[in-house]
Amino acid sequence: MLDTLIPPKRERRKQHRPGELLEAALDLFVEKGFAATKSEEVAARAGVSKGTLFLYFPSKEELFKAVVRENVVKAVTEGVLEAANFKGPSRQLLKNLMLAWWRRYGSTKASGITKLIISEANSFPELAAFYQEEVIFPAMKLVKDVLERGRMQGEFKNFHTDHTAMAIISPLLFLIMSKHSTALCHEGSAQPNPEEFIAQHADLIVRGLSI
Amino acid sequence: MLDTLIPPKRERRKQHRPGELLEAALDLFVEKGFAATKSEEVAARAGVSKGTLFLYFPSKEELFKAVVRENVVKAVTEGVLEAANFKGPSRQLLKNLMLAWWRRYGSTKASGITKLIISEANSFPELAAFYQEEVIFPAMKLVKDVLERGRMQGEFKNFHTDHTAMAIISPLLFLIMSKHSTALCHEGSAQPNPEEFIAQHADLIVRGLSI
Amino acid sequence: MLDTLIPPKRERRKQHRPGELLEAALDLFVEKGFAATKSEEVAARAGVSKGTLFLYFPSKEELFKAVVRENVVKAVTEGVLEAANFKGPSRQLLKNLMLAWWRRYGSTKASGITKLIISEANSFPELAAFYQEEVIFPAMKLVKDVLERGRMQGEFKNFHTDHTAMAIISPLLFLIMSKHSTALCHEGSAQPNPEEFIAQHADLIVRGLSI
Amino acid sequence: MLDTLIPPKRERRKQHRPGELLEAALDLFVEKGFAATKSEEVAARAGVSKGTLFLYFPSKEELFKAVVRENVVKAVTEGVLEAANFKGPSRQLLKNLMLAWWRRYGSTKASGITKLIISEANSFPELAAFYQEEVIFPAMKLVKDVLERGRMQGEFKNFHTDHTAMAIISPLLFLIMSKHSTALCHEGSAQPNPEEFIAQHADLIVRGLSI
DNA sequence: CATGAATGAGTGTTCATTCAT
DNA sequence: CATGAATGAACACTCATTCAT
Repeated sequence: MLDTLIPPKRERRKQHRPGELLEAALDLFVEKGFAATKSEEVAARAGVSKGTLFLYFPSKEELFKAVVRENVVKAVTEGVLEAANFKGPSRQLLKNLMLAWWRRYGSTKASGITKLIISEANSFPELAAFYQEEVIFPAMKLVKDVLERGRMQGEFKNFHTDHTAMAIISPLLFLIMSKHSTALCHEGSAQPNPEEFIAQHADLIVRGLSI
Repeated sequence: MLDTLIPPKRERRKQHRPGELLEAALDLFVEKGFAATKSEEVAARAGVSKGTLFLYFPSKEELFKAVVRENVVKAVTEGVLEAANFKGPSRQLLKNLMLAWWRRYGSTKASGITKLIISEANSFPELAAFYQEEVIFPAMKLVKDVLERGRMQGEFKNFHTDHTAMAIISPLLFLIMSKHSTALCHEGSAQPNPEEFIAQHADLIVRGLSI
Repeated sequence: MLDTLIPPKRERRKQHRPGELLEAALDLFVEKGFAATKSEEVAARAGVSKGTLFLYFPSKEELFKAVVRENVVKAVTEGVLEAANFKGPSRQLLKNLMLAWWRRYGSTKASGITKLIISEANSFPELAAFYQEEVIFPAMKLVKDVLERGRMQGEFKNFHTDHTAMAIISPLLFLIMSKHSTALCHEGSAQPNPEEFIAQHADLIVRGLSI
Repeated sequence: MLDTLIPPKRERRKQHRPGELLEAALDLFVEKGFAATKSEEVAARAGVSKGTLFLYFPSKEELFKAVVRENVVKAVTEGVLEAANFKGPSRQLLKNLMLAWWRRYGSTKASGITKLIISEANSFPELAAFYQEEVIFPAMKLVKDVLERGRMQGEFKNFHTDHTAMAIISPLLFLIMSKHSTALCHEGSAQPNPEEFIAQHADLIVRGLSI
């Protein structure tokens, strides 16, 4: 019977614990920030006691890093891989990448991490350093590589790589901040469709790079 | 009477207390964040005792709100209004506006308020609403007006006003966030010169809008 | 009236706080050991709240060090000074010193600190190091100086300074351990009179050093 | 039957469990003290799981008591009895006894028990009583018997038996405490050789007793 | 009004102990 | 019997807030 295949309860739970805790932590960190999230709350939301949390993650900071690895680092790595396998014009690759980034990361709950980091970096320097190393640098490199690819193929010209990379990334961050900060969210006015905004922005950039 | 013109030192000080506290609080909130700033520090920097702080502001949260309100109003009334009397090509106006914004606001301590707001908005919904009303909307309107001016004069074409306005504003916000968040500060790579970055970005946008 | 001379209540209490806390801490550390003494208990015994303790001492370890300085270091320093001013035969000085040590330190509650240190040194290396530096080394030096003084004057001969110093000190420590450890306390048998024991021991040593 | 003589491995292990746990606990208690020793560590060193420890000992405190009882009894029955059959001068017997005590007990891991007892006696009054009865009294009696033997034979004169016995024992305890307590360990100065120290001390005592 | 001594609820983390498997 | 996942009480230390002076 199928019953036979189901492992004993304890064992099954044990394997799911880290995932459950990570999910609870993601929710709460995004919702309330790092400092304001109490470890006991995380445990409670995952349905376990405070002690259990520390059985799986040695500290609140390590829990946070695990959340980042699970949700953000993964997204970057996926992007990098996808880019490496792309055949076609760089302007297409750039646009694809920007839209894929939104679909895969920006539009999800996980993008709240980015807002969190920007907000609390000064209070938690170690977390900030970790995030730079694992997320910011790889992401910037990805964008710059695409720009160089375009330059090599004669598609992109007359641009400053670092500045242009920032010009490409900044609206994406802006979208995230909008999404997660009530202050920037245009509740009254028509909230722009993010994918459309990204597409337009990509076009604007590409047009600018082509002359 | 002389009494009225030259109040005794203590009296004058007393009237300045709230302002001094607000200034000290701004510095510290910007530097360390809301949670990490201790009320005693604020009092000390303002040269008064802990108790006095609570004499003027009933709680740390209220102090925070006062800091935001005090500085936001200033920034807006000064900045946005000044900008609208320009004669000449819209592409020049746009560039001027962006650079002036940086010089007058982005590069000053006051820009820390923007970071504060964005970081803490979720914990203080009233602040978020206030900020939108007083800052976001007027600023967006200004940018959109310039874009429309350019369209009328045949300088700018083929663009979506809202999206382009966001594309213009987002790198400026990005610069602010960079300035105030360790996480985005490119310690390893060459930290880009903000004015150069803005100029390049303005050019990129203008080029994109001209075809 | 005298009333006029009495300073305001708060002020007077503030000046007495450290002393009250130090006394409470001494009691509890001696009674229960360092690890087993909770900071809240110390505060409670001194009649203040937990927070107040940390207003005067930055940590439990610093509180302990202050207790040592107040109670033990003082005793050593007094001994050193007294020794320096002594005129007379070294055998008399040695005996005086040992008896004075008992009267001034060994017989008091403060001697419990010595037992505490010996017991918990391994768990709190920093405290152990502090105690060695501030107490053990100076005390050993004092004893060795007296032995050398005796050798110079031809009173003491044929001895190994380090070993003899230890032979002199060890029974004093033994008395302390007896006093503070139920295990060594001869409840059934006649508990020997410490001063007599020290006198006899001093004689034994002096006799041994004279041939 | 063979079954009785060679029990299956598991069975044999099971019977040895308490002993293995006791040994592991001894090591760790001596090394790190009672409070600082985690029960999981004890179990791990004994090669069993945390749960198993509590199967054999209902609590950490009971484990501690068992460790003390197990080891103290051994040390006494072996040591004290062996010592009484000496022929020759009492001063030789005394010296022999002291050195033998060091070789057989003081220098071994087991001496850590003495330190344990003295350190924790106040928290475990029953243990203190037990230790006095089984160790302190017999040991004191042995020493006093030797002193009386010396007095009878005209070797030792002019001494107070109880006090002298304590003077003899205290440096031995001092050595143990030195060995097991960082606080008394003279890291800076030359750490004295224990056997030499004991020999010197014995000589000092004997010299003192002979005049 | 201003002070700063005093408070005590709150937080991350540890670890002896339990109990379902 | 043995396991080890789970528990939750405990503890040092912080800091916004109060209030006697």
